[in-house]
Amino acid sequence: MTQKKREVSLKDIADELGTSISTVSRALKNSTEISESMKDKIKTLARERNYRPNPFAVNLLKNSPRIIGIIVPDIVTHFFASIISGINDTARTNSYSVIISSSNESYDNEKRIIEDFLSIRVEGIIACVSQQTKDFSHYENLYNNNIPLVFYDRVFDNGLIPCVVSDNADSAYMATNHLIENGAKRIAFIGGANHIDIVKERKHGYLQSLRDNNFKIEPKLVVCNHLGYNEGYAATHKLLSLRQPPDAILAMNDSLAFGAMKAIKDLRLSIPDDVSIIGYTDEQHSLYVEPALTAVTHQTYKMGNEVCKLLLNYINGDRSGKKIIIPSILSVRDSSVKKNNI
Amino acid sequence: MTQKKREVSLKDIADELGTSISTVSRALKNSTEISESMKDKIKTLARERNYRPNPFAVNLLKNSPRIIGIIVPDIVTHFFASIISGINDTARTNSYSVIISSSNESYDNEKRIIEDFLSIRVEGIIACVSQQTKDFSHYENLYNNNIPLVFYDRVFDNGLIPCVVSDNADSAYMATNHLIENGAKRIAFIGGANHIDIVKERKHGYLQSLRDNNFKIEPKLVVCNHLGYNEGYAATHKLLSLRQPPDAILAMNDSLAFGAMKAIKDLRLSIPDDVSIIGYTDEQHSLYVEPALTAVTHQTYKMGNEVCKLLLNYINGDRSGKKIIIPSILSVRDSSVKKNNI
DNA sequence: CATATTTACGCAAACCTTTGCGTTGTTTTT
DNA sequence: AAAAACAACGCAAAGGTTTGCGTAAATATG
Repeated sequence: MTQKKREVSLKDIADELGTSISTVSRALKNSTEISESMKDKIKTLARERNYRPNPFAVNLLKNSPRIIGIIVPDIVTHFFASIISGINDTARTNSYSVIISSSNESYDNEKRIIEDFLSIRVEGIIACVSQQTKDFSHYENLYNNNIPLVFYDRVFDNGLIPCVVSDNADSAYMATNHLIENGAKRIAFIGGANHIDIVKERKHGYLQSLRDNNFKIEPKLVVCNHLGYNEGYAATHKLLSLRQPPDAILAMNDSLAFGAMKAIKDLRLSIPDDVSIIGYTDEQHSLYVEPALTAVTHQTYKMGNEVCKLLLNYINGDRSGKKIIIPSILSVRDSSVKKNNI
Repeated sequence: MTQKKREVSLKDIADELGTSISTVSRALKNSTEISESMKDKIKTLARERNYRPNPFAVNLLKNSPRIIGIIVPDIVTHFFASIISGINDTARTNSYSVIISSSNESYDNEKRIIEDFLSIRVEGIIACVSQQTKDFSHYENLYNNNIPLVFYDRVFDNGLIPCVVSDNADSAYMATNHLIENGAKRIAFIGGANHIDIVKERKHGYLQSLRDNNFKIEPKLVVCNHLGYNEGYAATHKLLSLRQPPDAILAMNDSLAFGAMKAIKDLRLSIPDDVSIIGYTDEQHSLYVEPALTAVTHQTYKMGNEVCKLLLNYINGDRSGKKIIIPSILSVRDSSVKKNNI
């Protein structure tokens, strides 16, 4: 194993120039206490020798490593990847580094990651709680120990911790309204497990729209099982074989929506004329299916920006526990606009 | 701004127990030089006080922070996200942390990231070169300064630096063979800019298959412009209006493939009977389009595992400059199997 | 010219941990 | 019983940086 060579230190430069460590340190910080000529000599030599301050020594002294930890349920999903990208960029512009760790939706991983982050001495943590976690004591500990902590998307909301969420109820309300405006008479909702907040909220928006438009609410049209392509297919199949089948579907997810579309097509029904459909997805693929899928898209990159700003504010002493709601956008495409709309 | 409270140190524990720092340090490391009773006292108090060794002090001494830096052209793309995920997991199992930074395909960012990584004192760097970079001196500097460096997917290959790549030529060869076996007579290739290695390699595999199968090579059937949905659409439109149009298309990219499918459908031709098609994509969406798209899928997660292992070996002194080729998999679906296959 | 001020630096402590070596007091060996 | 061995611990240096304070020489002030 080749020897790892020691990096050049202040002392090296001081020795070579026959001066002291403190003079070199101050010169590189452009202190007025050092003469211009000395500063020149020091700076040029430092550049030549490729001097970089040892971050461990600096952090040992200052204890502000400018690193933030991100907990993400899953790196691979576009939604999260895009949020990370947003966090990353605003962190960088504030000269913070980020360190990303995926819980893979596991509670145990989540706890381990927090331990790791504390060991690394991150300055703060940006988290999205895993689907599995029902106990929030690990997060409460962070809060009680005054470790800067903010949430995004899936939050532990005790009213004290800042967070960024999307307007789930509003977006579902908006989407349902859109379906109604475009001629839908019986609208189904396909969602995920009922205990998940997002599901609750979106269902709430959906129901509210029905009420506001004087539609009858029919429990049979609300299917909440699991998020996934196959579930979407199965649910839709079942819905469309009801005595009074829906003529529109609001799917809480892209895989659900694509599964639903497949089921509709397999039943030889047309989209959107027989059944219109709206999904939730940020990915381009809603453009590639046929017909192009109308979808609620999230401003994920912006969510990343905002949640990072929240953390930086928190680090700088803002304990207001702000909650930021990022509005979604309804991207209307072909799948929701009935041509025979009266 | 609330005061950041100092973390508990060895000295705190030593003082509280009326012993010395070195005893505490050794006790926590389970040294045999410390009596069992003392070890017990120290360990329990340390646990109580939530003691964590200060990583900066440790690194200052040991100079091995166990952090590796990843340079990625783009976090949001599934391909890279999945590779990152693979890197992340093997890094973690070897108790390394990773820090990810996106170049956004920019040469300047790439150089800046390397500077940042060096400032943070990462132990090594895993990189995928941005599309923009044509000058590799920043990477050569790393190599010359003996900073552990490995590449994945898009590599700077001087034969000395370890890297992990996919078998581009082979996969294209395999895909083309598959099209031929399934009745294609005239196969087109749609790729990206010619100067990109991946394009060259895949085109090479495509051509090799044609030669090996005694097909005539027709330059008109090879379109290499830019990677993108619209380009795929336009190229296909043009190809299919040739006097002798292709009856099969190998598209180098998922967006290209989806664009091509749209063009085929818009021309009222059937997939795969009139025109069969194969794309390159790892995402589930190839299942959601109609017909389901046959595609070359990469073992991205595995690529991440392998490239991380290469770096760890490098860090541990293996300077063999190994090159690992990860085989792709042809996922045969509906779009490539002609029913009227003779 | 003598005193006061400024300029330009150096000294040393502090941040926290690891570890070689020295120092006790106790136990084993001959 | 004296010498040797050992067990259990403490001292202090090292790692690189920052910064308050001290100090010498140079300059300004009266």
